[in-house]
Amino acid sequence: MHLCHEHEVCVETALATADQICEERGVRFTDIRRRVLELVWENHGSAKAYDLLERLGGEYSAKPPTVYRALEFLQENGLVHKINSLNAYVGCSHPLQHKDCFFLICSRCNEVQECCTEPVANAVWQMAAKRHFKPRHTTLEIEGQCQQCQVQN
Amino acid sequence: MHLCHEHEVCVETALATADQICEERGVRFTDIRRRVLELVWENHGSAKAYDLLERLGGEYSAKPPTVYRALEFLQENGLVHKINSLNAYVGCSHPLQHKDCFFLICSRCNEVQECCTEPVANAVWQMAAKRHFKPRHTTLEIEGQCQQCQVQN
DNA sequence: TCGAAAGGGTTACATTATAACATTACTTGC
DNA sequence: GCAAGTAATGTTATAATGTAACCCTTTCGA
Repeated sequence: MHLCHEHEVCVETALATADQICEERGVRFTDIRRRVLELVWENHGSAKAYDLLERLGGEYSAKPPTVYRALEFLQENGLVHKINSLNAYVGCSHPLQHKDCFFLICSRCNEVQECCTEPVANAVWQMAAKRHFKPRHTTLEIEGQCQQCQVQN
Repeated sequence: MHLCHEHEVCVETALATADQICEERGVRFTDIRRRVLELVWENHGSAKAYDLLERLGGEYSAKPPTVYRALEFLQENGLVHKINSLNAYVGCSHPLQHKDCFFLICSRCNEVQECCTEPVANAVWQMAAKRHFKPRHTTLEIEGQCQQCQVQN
């Protein structure tokens, strides 16, 4: 995982945005939910549910449902995404700003970049339309190697 | 799941193609592998590993590794794909003819269509290139409703 | 025909996720 | 403020998915 300038800023921003979104939506951003989101954001990789559970330690007498419920809430409110190909979760880097987004997953450093570029979404929509298929949700996960890792190899 | 004209033809074709591919590649298309592929092809939906296991019944004294090994072999040789968002497997409808393919998954009838249109793959590659990301494998799964199901609703 | 390599049987276990029900905490209308 | 309803969490148990490891059998090539 490559360093960002000051990762605390990422975390703080994510939490602040989450606060705001939950307030707007009239949903409760409880301590557990906040803490899980914070843990998900500990770095720019993806986090496994049971790792989060372990990192929660004794806090909140956490057990699997504790974590899965928090993750479910965070997903419903667009604050985290599940990476199906990894069974893992990442913080959403620009909540509310997109419908279809996708992920560049570096298998060397584990960093996950979230992208929402139009052309890809458009190509998908057009292809689906051609087959008269009505898309509801798109999962697009691209595994490979990020720029820095290619250099460092 | 919508009927195809004569589904036995699909199955026979898939098995015959698999025979041929395995022969060309010098890999062994054993009874178990063939039987698992046949079960995967029982319809045009996706099949869960433990369902396959159950459908194998007593045959081959099947246990989880039996099925997972067969599925691994079939995936390696491009004969089935895993649908990550469902933890399930589908037969590949045109083995060897593609690198990047993707799936239209109807959540009403469970049918999975496999697609390999250029424009989507291109859009993905361009987007990745822009970020200097080197893709190795792409997972694209589109959940929604197929044409027939939209009509029938 | 022998030895290496691939395939498969078997057991056990690891990982991921959820059901179901009890309890606590919030919130809303009075 | 308080009762009643709803949302959130605690807790236990278990379901669903997937793999490690070890050993035996089959196949294939020298």
